[in-house]
Amino acid sequence: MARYGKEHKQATRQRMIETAGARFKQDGIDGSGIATLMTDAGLTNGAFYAHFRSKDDLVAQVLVAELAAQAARYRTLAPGREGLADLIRGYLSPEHRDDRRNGCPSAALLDEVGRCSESVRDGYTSGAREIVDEIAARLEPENPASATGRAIALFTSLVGTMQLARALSDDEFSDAVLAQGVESALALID
Amino acid sequence: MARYGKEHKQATRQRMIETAGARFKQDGIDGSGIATLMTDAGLTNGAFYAHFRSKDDLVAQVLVAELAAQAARYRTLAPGREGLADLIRGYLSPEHRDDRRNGCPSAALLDEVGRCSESVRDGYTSGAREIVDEIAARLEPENPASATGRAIALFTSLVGTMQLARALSDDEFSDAVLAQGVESALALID
DNA sequence: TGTACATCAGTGAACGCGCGTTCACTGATGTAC
DNA sequence: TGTACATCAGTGAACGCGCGTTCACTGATGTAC
Repeated sequence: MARYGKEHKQATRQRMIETAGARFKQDGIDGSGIATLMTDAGLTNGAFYAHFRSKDDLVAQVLVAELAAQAARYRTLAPGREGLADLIRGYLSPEHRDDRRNGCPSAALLDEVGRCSESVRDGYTSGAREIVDEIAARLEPENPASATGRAIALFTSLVGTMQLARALSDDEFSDAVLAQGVESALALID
Repeated sequence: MARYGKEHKQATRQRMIETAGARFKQDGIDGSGIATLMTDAGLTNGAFYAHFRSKDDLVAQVLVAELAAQAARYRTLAPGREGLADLIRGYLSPEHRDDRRNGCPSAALLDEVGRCSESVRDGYTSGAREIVDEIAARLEPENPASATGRAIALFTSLVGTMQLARALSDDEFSDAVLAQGVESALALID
């Protein structure tokens, strides 16, 4: 199309990563084709390989970006226990359940990530470590290392609860799972 | 091929459901094609539609069968707390993590189930209810209804923990997640 | 008892389609003269 | 200042392939005579 400034291609790449993140979370990784991903970003399929080596490469970059965004969100919460309580209530809300596109990448994709290539899982792993550390620092600001175990327990509870709530076709049951999840998760941070 | 007794077709159908369960858990639902599923069952692709209306139909039946098998496994554990403790240790073991084919369908497929058709999710929902009830009955044999919330919390913790352990490419981190999961889950049944 | 026929589980080729990937090309812009 | 050219992000058609699904056919067996 054009010869743009050097920041233009970077911006396009960034946009592709963001729209692909939303699409993957909505339709799954296997469920999202290159043509759809490019249309989402306002481009045509051919441009894809000017930005990424392969779909696998994109997946890895998307997961890194998504987990970093998640970690950043945790970082901006109110300090201490109240911040975590807010996080829990927001995470296990019907709004989050019904809006995968803007939600937690782990809740949307974790079992699929487990079947991905080593490089994708490498990206996920470092992002997950960051999130766990972020939670641990809120549980025990003086000694985050000792809180890592509890942070892992909280994180896995949130993810498992949201996935179950999304899988259930009975709204009442799904709501009950979320409510129970909030109760159990709040108990984990005391 | 042949004209067989009336139980023959039923047996083939049963075999298809079992081998498809293992394949789905290993490669995902989207990741498993009809041709592969039929080869797994020792047949050719064309025979599929003599047994199931569509792939979606098979998926629903597989999930019902997988969750029923899971519930049956829970039912045969030693009674009381010790049975649940055994379940937890077996579930969150490296062996289970490394053997998706024979493992828990929820750990392998839960987020994908959330993106499936209503009829698939209906099948999953009734199976999940059965499993939760089974766990609740072991938590409080005198009054299972009051234990439903704790049963849900235990179930979602197990599933979330196993999915995270499988997604992590760092073996040490993955082992630590499992060990922490056992500790947290055991605390849930006291 | 021996033979002809009806049954029907399973075969295998084909359908249109979307997948991930490649590539020759376009055309708006920045730069050189 | 005006014009010719080089750049390169993006286009769009095409590649072989596997997908879910359909269908005319096969052939071993149970049944009828």
